[in-house]
This record gives sequence, C-alpha cells and structure tokens, in this order.
Amino acid sequence: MEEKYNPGAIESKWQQAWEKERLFKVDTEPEKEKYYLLEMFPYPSGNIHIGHVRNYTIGDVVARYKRMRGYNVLHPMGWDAFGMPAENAAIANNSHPATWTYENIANMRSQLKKIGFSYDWDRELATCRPEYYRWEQWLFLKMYAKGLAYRKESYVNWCDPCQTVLANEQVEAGMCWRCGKEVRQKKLWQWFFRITDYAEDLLVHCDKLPGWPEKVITMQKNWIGKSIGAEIRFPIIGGPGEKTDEISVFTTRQDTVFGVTFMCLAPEHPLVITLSEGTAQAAAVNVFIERMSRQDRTAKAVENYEKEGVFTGSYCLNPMSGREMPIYTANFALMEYGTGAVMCVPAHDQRDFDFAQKYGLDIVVVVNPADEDLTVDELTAAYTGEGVMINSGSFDAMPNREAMEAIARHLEAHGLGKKTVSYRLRDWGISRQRYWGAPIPMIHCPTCGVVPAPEEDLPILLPEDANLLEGGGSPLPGLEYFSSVSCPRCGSGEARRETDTMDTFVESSWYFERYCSPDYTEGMFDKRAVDYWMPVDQYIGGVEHAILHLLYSRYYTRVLHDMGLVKYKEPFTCLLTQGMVCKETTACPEHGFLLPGDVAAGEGTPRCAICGEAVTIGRVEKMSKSKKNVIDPNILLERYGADTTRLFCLFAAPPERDLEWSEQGVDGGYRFLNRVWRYAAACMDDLKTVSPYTGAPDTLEAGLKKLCKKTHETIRRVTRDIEDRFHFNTAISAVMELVNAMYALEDAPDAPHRNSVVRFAVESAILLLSPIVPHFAEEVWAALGNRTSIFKAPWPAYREDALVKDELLIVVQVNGKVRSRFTAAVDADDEFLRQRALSDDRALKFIADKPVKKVVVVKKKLVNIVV
RNA sequence: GCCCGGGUGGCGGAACUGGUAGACGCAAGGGACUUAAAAUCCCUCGGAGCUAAGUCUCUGUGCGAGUUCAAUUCUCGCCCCGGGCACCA
Repeated sequence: MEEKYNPGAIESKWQQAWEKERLFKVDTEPEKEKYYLLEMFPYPSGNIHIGHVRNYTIGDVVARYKRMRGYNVLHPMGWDAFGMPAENAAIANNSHPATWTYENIANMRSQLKKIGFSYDWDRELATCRPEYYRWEQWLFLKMYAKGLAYRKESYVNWCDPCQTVLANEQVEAGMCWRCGKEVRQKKLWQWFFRITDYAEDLLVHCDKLPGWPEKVITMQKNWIGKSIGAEIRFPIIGGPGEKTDEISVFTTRQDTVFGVTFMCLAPEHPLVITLSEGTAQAAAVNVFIERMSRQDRTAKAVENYEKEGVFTGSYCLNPMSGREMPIYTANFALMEYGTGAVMCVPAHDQRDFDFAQKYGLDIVVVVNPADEDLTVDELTAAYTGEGVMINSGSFDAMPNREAMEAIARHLEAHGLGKKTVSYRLRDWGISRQRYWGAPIPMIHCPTCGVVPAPEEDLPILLPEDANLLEGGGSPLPGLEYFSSVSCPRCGSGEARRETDTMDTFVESSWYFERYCSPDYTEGMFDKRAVDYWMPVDQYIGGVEHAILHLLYSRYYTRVLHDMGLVKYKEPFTCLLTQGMVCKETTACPEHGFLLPGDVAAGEGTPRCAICGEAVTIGRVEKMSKSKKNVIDPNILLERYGADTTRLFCLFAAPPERDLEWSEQGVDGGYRFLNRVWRYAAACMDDLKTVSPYTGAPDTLEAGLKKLCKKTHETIRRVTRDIEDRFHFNTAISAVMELVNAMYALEDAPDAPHRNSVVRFAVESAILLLSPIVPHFAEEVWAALGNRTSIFKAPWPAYREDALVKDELLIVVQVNGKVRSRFTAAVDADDEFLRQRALSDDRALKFIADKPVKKVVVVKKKLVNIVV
C-alpha cells in the first residue's frame, strides 16, 4: 500500500479493472433475487452538473450496497435525448440538434465514467434513436386503435413574427423570448392521450404505494383533483337567433343552487359567441374574447388576474328558484375544468362575491350560519361555512350538508341534473410543433381523413438533414420528402404526414422497461426480461418530477398493462425524491444569465467576465441549464478525485433535502479519506497476517473491547442509515466516529487479539465506506490481502451481544430542566431511579424546601421531579 | 393565487416514536512540531452574565399562542425561502 493517498492513480486503475471484469454487467438470473435500481436519466444538456452527481451518487451507493447484500442488481443509465434545448443550441450554433445531442452524450458519458458509477453500460439507450422511438410509435398506433390517442383543438402560445409555437418557458411576461413581441393564444388541432380514463384508478392506487413519500402522494392526489358534486342544466331564455337550449355546469355546492344569481362562461366556451350574437353586447363580447386570446390562460396566470367579465346579452333560468339570470363570460372560468361554465353564488363564494360587487349583480343568501342571520346588506364577504338552508323553498331549515344530497336527488328526479364526479386532471397533450422529437405516426388524407401509418412502415424516421429555422419553428412541414406521402387507405398522392412530434414525457414513460432488453428488435421489450426485472424496486430522482413525469409513467404503465404487455400497474415500488441542488443566478445586462465561471468575483461588485458590466445576483433556485446557475463537477474531480466528490455530495445533507451549493467542507471529506488511508497504511503490515476478530468483545482488554463494541455499533448504524432511510450523511458521520475511535485507541500491543480487533475495525470501516468511495475502498481492500473485488464481499454483520451497554447515563430534571446526571445499571428499576434522583445533591439544591408534586420516571433515560 | 416542502450556532447539518439541543464535519481563534511553509496533532468555539474554581446562572431550534411533568418534535395563526402549476426536463 502506498504511503500517500493518490486518488488520480487509483481511480482510473479501478475503473479500468471493473470495466475489464464486466463487474456490473447483469443478466436475468431467475434463481437469484433481483433488485432494480433506477435513477432518472438525464437530458444530455452538455455537461454533468453537481445535481446529477448528487442524484447518481445516491443511486450508486444503493446499487453497490444491494449487490453486497446478494441481490442481482440492475442499474442502467441512458439519455432522455429529445427536447427543446437541442433545437435552441442548433439555432444558436448553426448546427444540427442530432450532432449537438450525440456530442453531449459522448461528453457526459465519459464524465459519468470518471465518477465511477456502477452502471451496466451495455444497456445504455438514447431516446432519439429510431430503435427506441419506433416502439413508441408502435404503441401510439395501438393507443389510437383503442381510442386512447385522439385529436382535438386546443390552444398554444403563438408568436406571429417567429411563426412558431412557444413553450411556457419561452414566454417571458407575455412576450416571445426571441423577438420580444406579444404572444397570443392560437387554436390548433393536436394529439392527446386519454389519461382521464384512468383518473380514478390512478387516484385509488395512490394509497397502495407505501414506498412513496407521503408528500408526492398528496401532490398526485391534488393534481388528479377528484371532486364529488352535481351537473346542473340551466335552460337558456329566449333572445334572438338560434340558440342551444341549455348551459350545463359542474358544481360541488349544489346546496347553494337557490343562491345562483348569474352564470359565467369561459371566454373560449362555444356558447359565448352564439349567446351574444345579435344582442347589444356582441361587440363588447368580441373585444373581450379578442383580448383574452392575447392573455396567458393557464390556471396559474388566471388566478393572478383581476377578476373581470362581460355580459353576453342573454339570460338563463335557475330551474330551482325560477330566477332569470344574466350570463357573463369571465376570465376566471376555465374551459379545461368541468364544463367550462360556472354557476355563481355570490353569497357563498368569495370570487363570485367580488364579481357581483364589481358588476352590481344580485346576491341571495341561502345558507345561514348557526349563530346569526345573514342579511345581504350587511354581507362584506361570502359565507363559505356550513349552516342551515334558507330562501330555498322546500329545503329550508335543512342543514346544508343534508341539502347537498337532497337537492342532488331532486335534480336527478326532475331531470334537471345529476350527481357527478369531476376531476381536475386533463388529458395529456402530446403534440409538439417541433422538430427534435419522435414523429407521430399518422397521415392526413384529403379523402379518408386521419389515417394511421401502416405498422410495417415504422419507424417513421425523423429526417436527419433538416435545417432548423431561424425563428424556432419546425422544418418538418416544409420537408416535402417527409411530409408528402400517399394515403395507405386510398392511395391518394395528396396525403400529408403528421408533422407534430411527441412530448418528451412519452419517452420517459417507458424507458425503464426498455432497459430490461435494450436491444430487443421484436417489440418494445422482451417480455421475459420485463417479467423478471420490473417493477423498479427503487426509483430516485428530483422532487421537481413529483407530478408530471411520475403520473405520466403510471398512466403509460396502465396502458401497457391493459394491453396485456406487462403484469403490473405501478412501475415504481419505492421512490426517493431527492432535494434539488440550488444556487443563486447571476445575470449580466448584456449577456443574460451567466455561468458561475463567467462571473469575475474580485473586489467589490462581481462583474461579467465577458464585458465587465456589473452582474445582478438573482434569487436562489434549482440548478438548470437555462438559468446557467450550474456547477461543473470537473473542478472537484480534478482537485480531489471522484471519491471525495461523491463523499462530499452525500455528506452535505440528507438526500431529500434541498441543498444550496457551497464548496465549504469539501476539504474535510478529503482530509477524512487521508486520515483513514494513513491509519490503514501505518498498521497494514500488522494486519495483513491476521484475520478480523469475530468473537464477543467482553473478554478483551478494556481499550480493545471499546473499539470492538464501537465497530459493531457502527456497522449497525450505517446499515440502518442506508437501508431504512438513505441518510448517508449520518452514515458517514458514524464511520468518522469509528475512525476517531481507532486513533484514540490506547495501545496495548501485547494484549491478546490486538491486531485482529484492529483489523476488524479497519476492514469494517472500509466495507461500510465502499459503496460511497468505491475506488478508495478497493485499494485498501486489496492492500489487506484480498484478491477479489470488495464488491463481491458480503456486507458486514454485527453481533447483537456486542451492542449491549454496560451502564446508562440517567438525566435528572427538576421542572423539566436538566440539573444533574448519574449512571445506573442497565436493568435498574423505576423505584431505584426515583430514589437515586430524589437524593441527588444537585437536584436537592433546586428542590429546596418545595414539596415534590410529582416524579416522572422514563426508563433508561431520565427522572423529572416536579415541584 | 393554488398545491407540496423547508426554516436549528459563523456555515453544512445531528437529535430514534415528545425525554440531555448542537453528534459529525467546515470555518475561525489559540497552541505543539518545523529554519519556514504545507501536512499532522492538541485545545476553545450558540448568546449573555457571574466566578477563585464551575457538574455555575439565565437564555436559545423563523415569529406568536396553545397542549404536556417535558416541545426542534404535537396543534393553531403568521413571516420568510424553495419546488410544482399541464409546451423546461
């Protein structure tokens, strides 16, 4: 063993050894218990950043640990390779998204290899390869055949100058990020997956995922947003022109139906135009609709707008109260939720109340709280609580809870409505008017309409020689040889290929299955491999994916399940949502967001390294390529090596916690490894010839006994920290304490078993650290005389009998404050502890002459004397 | 705005299921070794106060209430920070 720890040399040496030995290559071994460990695959943005390192280190520790526990561990890695940044980069560099993407993959792969992750690289996949997306297209055809994929009109952010669709991220304060002009909402025919068919099933199974964090379950449930209520139909009254005869609304407060005084329709609602046509309001309504089309209509944005609306000029009838009610179109009504129409009850809904005040609309109280009588004149806010019905005909005097049920039944009996369940969840829009994505395998024929591409034509290849357009639009519609096809049904030469590509969330909804048989050519995956490996036992990734990616994956899995392709409904048995690595952003007025390396710190205010302008420091937020607040781990890797980098990322915080990046402390990790190294190197000659001590510690010399017990205790602590909760920071602390104990050993060189006990301590420390600092551990392990990899060694076990404490420290409190301590035998009973505490000198000082009111004895812990 | 998290020394964090707040590490200060530096080792280290000495006193886990013999931990109200909000991935 070298005297000095030299990470550079040992890391490349072991990386080569692992690769040569194919140490992490796995295959189905039906007789062995499998463990599928998966980390969310990265978007190949160019460089691995520290957030990736954190995520993948956590996964690697678990993978290596499980291998040592005897599992057949599948631990794959690949690339979520389609997506918008490749197009932006291609426009900026005048290159091609594919070139950029594959270069990034090559670079990032080599970075990951340098960190020593134990992937089975033979299973690597990239979603932008036709061998991958052809099966996604195949499934799309199956989904289309089952009605799970369909087309409907919906809105996109549209920039007229750039002639392109913008992602939400590309819209900054309502303006296009490229040209700075106003963005408007444009209606397009787009493809959707019918996830709403599975809303109930996805919801019900939320409670059958005990391995998922509670917070993620809650977020998913809220996202699905089931609400139980009623659909009520309001007949439209007279007016000029041809009119649909009723408006249907969904409400959870059918008890307040007698208090409905007006209606609001979403500006996109098809009735808005017909209702206002020919009335004096027509012009005002058109202006309103026009203005709304230029606004961001997402729920988030709508919540922040001042509530406003316009009268449509038409009325409808409240079927319960008989009231004639004006119909408005209002900005807060969303077409996506319920029926796109809201029955407004100003007395019992704050938003409706504000709206009624603003436009001078009637208010009718229908629910009275128990202790007072509400009058319209005195009402300053909506009353949303429970109470007793009034002004509600035959339902008066009924508690409103009961009225909900009674009114629902009444509506149903009289054909005015029915009890309904509504979900907030909307169908998954998968159409992207982009180039760098998987083509949707459909054809538009002027005579046959929408026709699926024949299965034997798959994959529908994304043309590789397209040039990206300046404004960011997709070149696909303009590529004749791609978009011009003959209709598979009638043979017409006038047919056009669908030029929308799929949302990249589709690729990430089944990559975990593809990993099971990445080279399979007969289908999406080899059923036998999937039956063996799936579901994923442990999935690890950022909390930012808690809703969309995870919900889409759960949905896609159900689709596969119902087609008989897989046996399970839930793809991920256990989930660990890693906290994000955050950092403040830095921006230059001239050059926009700056990488940390482009900020010149120096004296006074930080400046832009390119132009010297003063840099504005933004808020702390998650590291992302677009904000450029990313830390390149290369500096750490070069200076300290992979093991220290890994150790530091884990030691900094428990995995689920967000981490504001700071390099403070990385030296400590490096020092610790050196400290272990020096200890091992110094006593290696003595240790090589003995085997580790496995006996009970009791008969050992005092110092050795202490070290032996500490070692067993450390094995237990580390095992629990890894196994139960992935708290590697405390696991590392525990080993640090063990190493401190090794140094603190007062040496008795001639005591029996001396070298064996030290070997046990050193070897245990190395084994416990091995998943975290694998190269370091291999090197010391080899120096101890081992011929095979440490990762073929079993995880260390501890002796229960070595954990028994000889005596305990008992705390004496007076009125809850710690006043004294004493040691007692482990089996001391309550009465003994009580007497011992009551006679304690220091406790007596605080008791003084006050009478003792109560004494609380907590076994093995404390005695609290209340005076 | 809505939903989900988080807030503990100068810093990262620890504290099992309500039972000694600050483990482990970083930074800082002091000392040892050295011609010197690095490395290493030892000591101090939440705040305030008192002392000849401390097993000293008070105070302290974002803020304010509450439950309890006992609250970082449970309950309620508030403040601040992060994430998600359906085309970033």
